[in-house]
Amino acid sequence: MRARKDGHGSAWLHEKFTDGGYRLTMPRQIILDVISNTIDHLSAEEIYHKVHSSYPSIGLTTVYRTLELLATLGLIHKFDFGDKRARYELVEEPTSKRHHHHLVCNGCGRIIDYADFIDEEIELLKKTEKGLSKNYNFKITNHLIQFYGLCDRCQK
Amino acid sequence: MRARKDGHGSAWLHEKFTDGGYRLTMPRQIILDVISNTIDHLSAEEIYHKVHSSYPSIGLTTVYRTLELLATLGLIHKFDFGDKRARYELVEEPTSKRHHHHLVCNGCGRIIDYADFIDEEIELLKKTEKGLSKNYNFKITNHLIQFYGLCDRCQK
DNA sequence: ATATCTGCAAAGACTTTGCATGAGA
DNA sequence: TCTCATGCAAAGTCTTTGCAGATAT
Repeated sequence: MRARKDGHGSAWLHEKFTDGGYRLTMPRQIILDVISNTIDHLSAEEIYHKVHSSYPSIGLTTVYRTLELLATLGLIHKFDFGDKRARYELVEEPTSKRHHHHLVCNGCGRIIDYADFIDEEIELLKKTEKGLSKNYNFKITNHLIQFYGLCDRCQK
Repeated sequence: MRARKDGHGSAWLHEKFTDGGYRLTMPRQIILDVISNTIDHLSAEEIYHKVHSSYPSIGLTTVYRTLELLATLGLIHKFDFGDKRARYELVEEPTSKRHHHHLVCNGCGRIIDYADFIDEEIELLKKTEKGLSKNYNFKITNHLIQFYGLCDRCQK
């Protein structure tokens, strides 16, 4: 297993699991590791294939169950980009990844992370969230912002 | 069939279809009518049930096929609110509905349309779209903004 | 007349569940 | 040991497709 790119030790990770009564098993470590070490937004099946090539004993069911758990623990985010399957990415860490949103290409399905203009965006978002919470008595826990269109390659 | 709430005549609608080589059939009119006359964001099955109660001869397959067509024609929008099924709403018209985004309740699945702060939001959006188009050579055609959380009822 | 549309049944794609076995604390 | 985790196969849910009959222009 390769080292994770973020700044946490494995003790921290272990606690994350045990605190909830869960176990940090080998399959779970490996699956989390695959997600940690890719830039792409992998689907369950893609994760399964990557995992399976090195550890053929790990099944697709375990991948699905682990992804659900990791999302519950707040370690990964689950996204829907309109291609009929869920896709996952590591939750941003101060030390690794910056808060970002996504550009989704309707041509090839490519997903581009962007953090441009993110400061203004966050400021407006904060303001909007506060206003909406008040106007609708709605407790906002998170948001989703995506732009759809055609990437450079698909415009031709 | 009840009258549509927007400001278009049926001639306009008829053209919308025939221009693309499609026919404005009775099932299609009825399905569009159901979507036009509800505030909710209905799923295919919900639309089917509403349609089916008055017109039992119309099947679920036709509903799915019609929804796809209506989306292609730009008459409706297809959304994913995270509850595993597509949901649809009439495209906003100057005369009927204002541009808006959605608040999604993780408790009961309720969806609230909001247009608060929408002017500032649109301004930033426009700016962001322009910047992203330039920085990534990405042609943006539309965007998705949703807030998730708990509605007033579900906070208890 | 002829191309489009429709309903039914069947298939498809992704995800979840039941159950017996296996592994971690 | 005893609970939690895993793999396999089967089931579930939403959506799409094949095909023969029906409909619109």
